[in-house]
Amino acid sequence: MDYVAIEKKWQKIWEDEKRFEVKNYVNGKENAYVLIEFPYPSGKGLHTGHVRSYSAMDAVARKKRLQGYNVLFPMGCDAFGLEAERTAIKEKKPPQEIVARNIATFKEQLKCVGLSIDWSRAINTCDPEYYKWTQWLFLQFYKHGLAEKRYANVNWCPNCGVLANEEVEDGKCCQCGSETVQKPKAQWILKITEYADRLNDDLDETEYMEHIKLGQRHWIGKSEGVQVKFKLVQGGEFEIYTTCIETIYGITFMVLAPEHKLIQENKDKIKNWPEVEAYIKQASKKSEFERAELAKTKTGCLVDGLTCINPVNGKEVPIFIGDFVLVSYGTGAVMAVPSHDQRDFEYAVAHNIPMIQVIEGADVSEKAFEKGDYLGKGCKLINSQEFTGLTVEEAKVAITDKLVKMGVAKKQKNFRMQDWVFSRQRYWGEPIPMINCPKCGWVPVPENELPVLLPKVESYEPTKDGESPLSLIDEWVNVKCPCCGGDAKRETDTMPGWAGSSWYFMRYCDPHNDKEFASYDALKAWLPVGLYNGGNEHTNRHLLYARFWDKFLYDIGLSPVNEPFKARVSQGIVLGANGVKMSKSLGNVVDPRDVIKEYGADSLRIWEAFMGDYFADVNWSDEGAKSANRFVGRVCGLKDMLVPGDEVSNELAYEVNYAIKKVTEDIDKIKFNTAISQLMILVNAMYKAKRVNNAEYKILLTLLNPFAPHITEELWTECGYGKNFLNATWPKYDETKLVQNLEEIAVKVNSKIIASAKINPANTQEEILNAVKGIEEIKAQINNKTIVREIYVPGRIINFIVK
RNA sequence: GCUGGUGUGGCGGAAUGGCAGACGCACGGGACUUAAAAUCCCGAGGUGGCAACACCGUGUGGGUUCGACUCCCACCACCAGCACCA
Repeated sequence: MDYVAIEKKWQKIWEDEKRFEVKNYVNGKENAYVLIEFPYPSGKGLHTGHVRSYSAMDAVARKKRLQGYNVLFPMGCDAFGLEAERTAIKEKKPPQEIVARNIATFKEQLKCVGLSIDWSRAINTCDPEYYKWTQWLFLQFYKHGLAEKRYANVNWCPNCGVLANEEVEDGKCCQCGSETVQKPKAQWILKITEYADRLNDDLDETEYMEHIKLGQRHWIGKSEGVQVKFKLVQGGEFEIYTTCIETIYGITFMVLAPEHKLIQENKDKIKNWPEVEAYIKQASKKSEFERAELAKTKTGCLVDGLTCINPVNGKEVPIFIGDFVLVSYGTGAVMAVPSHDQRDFEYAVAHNIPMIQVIEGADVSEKAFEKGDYLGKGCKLINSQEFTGLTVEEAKVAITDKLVKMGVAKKQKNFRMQDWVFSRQRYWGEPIPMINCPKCGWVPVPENELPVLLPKVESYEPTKDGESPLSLIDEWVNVKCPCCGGDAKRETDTMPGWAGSSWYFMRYCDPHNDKEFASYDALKAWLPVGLYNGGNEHTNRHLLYARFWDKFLYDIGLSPVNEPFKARVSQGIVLGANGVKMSKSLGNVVDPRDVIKEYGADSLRIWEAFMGDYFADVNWSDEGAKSANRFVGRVCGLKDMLVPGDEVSNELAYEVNYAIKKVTEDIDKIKFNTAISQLMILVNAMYKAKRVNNAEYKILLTLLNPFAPHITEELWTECGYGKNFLNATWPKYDETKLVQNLEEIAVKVNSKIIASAKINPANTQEEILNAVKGIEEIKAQINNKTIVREIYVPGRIINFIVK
């Protein structure tokens, strides 16, 4: 059979009939939104790994349609980004051209897989019709005070310019591998930290896979503690942040970040200023990465001349600086309790500072007894005045109360996550729609002038001083201020790659709207996304950003939901046959088109569903596609064994009903491998029966349709069951048929399997056990012995314990 | 270092605490064929045995249980993420 021709035929019919185009409202139908992350159309094209997750979500979408849902299953392109820009620089062609070329390949690849995508809703983030609204959304952030231009230390890559924290790995640029350095620069930032608490807590409302929630929580890094004021003996005060207030009597010194402003303010009081200054200078030369890398030795120095008072006991405490304290987190200052914090312990050892143990339960001469070890174990305080004898948990509350009453402390939440640096000095991104006027300051581009189009440029490289190439186009940069009409300049920074993907799932709901980014009614029809599938690499950042944008839009009344995604899952990676990630340079990339040419898309899809647990990594194998092809052939072969019959026969009742149950549940649980396996079992049973009737065949084809949509529709029409598979209905199983008349059960004596018995599960336990005791092998084992216990677990096991 | 995940035949992988290895690949045997391919049927964890059968088997060592791949404790190996977050 020429599968490829059949598949082409159906793909054309689906396209001509606009089968999978969906309206926002269909009378009497419930809506379901199935979303898979849109691809970045790189020059590499798609490989079989993409096909696995696309066809998996396609299966979910197709099944939902057959179950009577109105299903939105869209696709698009995340087209801005560094890769296209680099190719543009290399090939000296506009990135628009590169992207158009890549999208064409990508569409061709996707189409031959036979996905039930509504292509009329396709979007592309670099299309001005789309990025007009990305710019508009930025302006809403600005108008609500959530976007501002601020000097900040940024990661600077000599090749790629400014990088987000996320783009730096091990002190190196994640794109080009160059060493990065810290550089201060005025940057547009989005104040995502204002949403940190909700981004953390609202995860409880979602049904994300547990590891994804953990990833989000870790990235946000919420901690709850106490912020305490310490008075300087020399006048003035500073604050520290701690999550271990119970150890406050164990303070033997304080550590400030080298950049802490208290140091500069008290320069004249510091007796060893040259030493302190030298240390600050040395620390500032290190990148964040180097500071982290030198974790083993805790460097720093005493700030001679400054001391402070511990508010709980009035003790005078020395002050140090050390670069293990980060100025960007908490208050940039810590109370050091070497007995109960390993970093403080190491610092104290290195600088000969005494220690005071305040929690009993471990020896602190070699290493600190830390919160991870003492919390929740009922450990008690020592050396802590009136708090001595309280448990750690009691002391946390009591000490906080005391400090709050004294007016020197407050409870405080802190987050590891920092504000989102939203500027890039690159060409290939959405221009940030702002104008800088010498008189009026930053002025937004009027909304009716959007989009701010990317102008054509000669060269796409950033300038030598690290500005966007847009800054070189005078006629683009120089504009009149929308406010006062005077001479002004456009912002030349562009947005990061994450911008367009932060709201694309909303645009799908209303992709051609030229009045709004998406109408509230359209969003209300589809959101929240029922199932969102994407790669593990986007679990932290993209997901966080998209949730942030949605929460903001929810707050200003433009989104109907506080959480945009109900469930989120991440597929495993399809590795090359050699067990390593597919990459062009290793030559282990498999182009789905090659597999489809040989075996057809249905076989590829079945094999990718069957090859293993969807959430675990798997190695690609060509052999598997062949075996799936064999299975498709067997399904086709059944057509020759067709006999009349409008009802499922008794002979196949159990297999058919069990398959319905199993496949339905497995697709819901995204256990495609066992769903396919059950279909194979059903087909095997039909072959064993040497016949199959129409009712049974219809059920088989329907259950298989989500995975193999072409061949099932072909057989469906050939058998005269209908002309459009969308008119089929997903079968329901008959619970009564799942009970077999006689069932095999293992019989054990003293937990050892002795026999396998056929029993009638409808009988009473006593009848069954008596019948089983009559079996020869069992008789031999229990004769002349006393049965001390009889265990019967219906459907599972019988076990006699004898003495 | 911390967090999370994984560990089952030659291979990919199944198993609400209940006959471990479903289903498939590769393999062996048979049918069909002049022959091969394709297809269909049968077999198969390991060791020993002609065989019936016996013993051993889910990373390692303990534990709970009538019964453990599954639950608990300790450990090993590999993979991924985070890495001074006070």
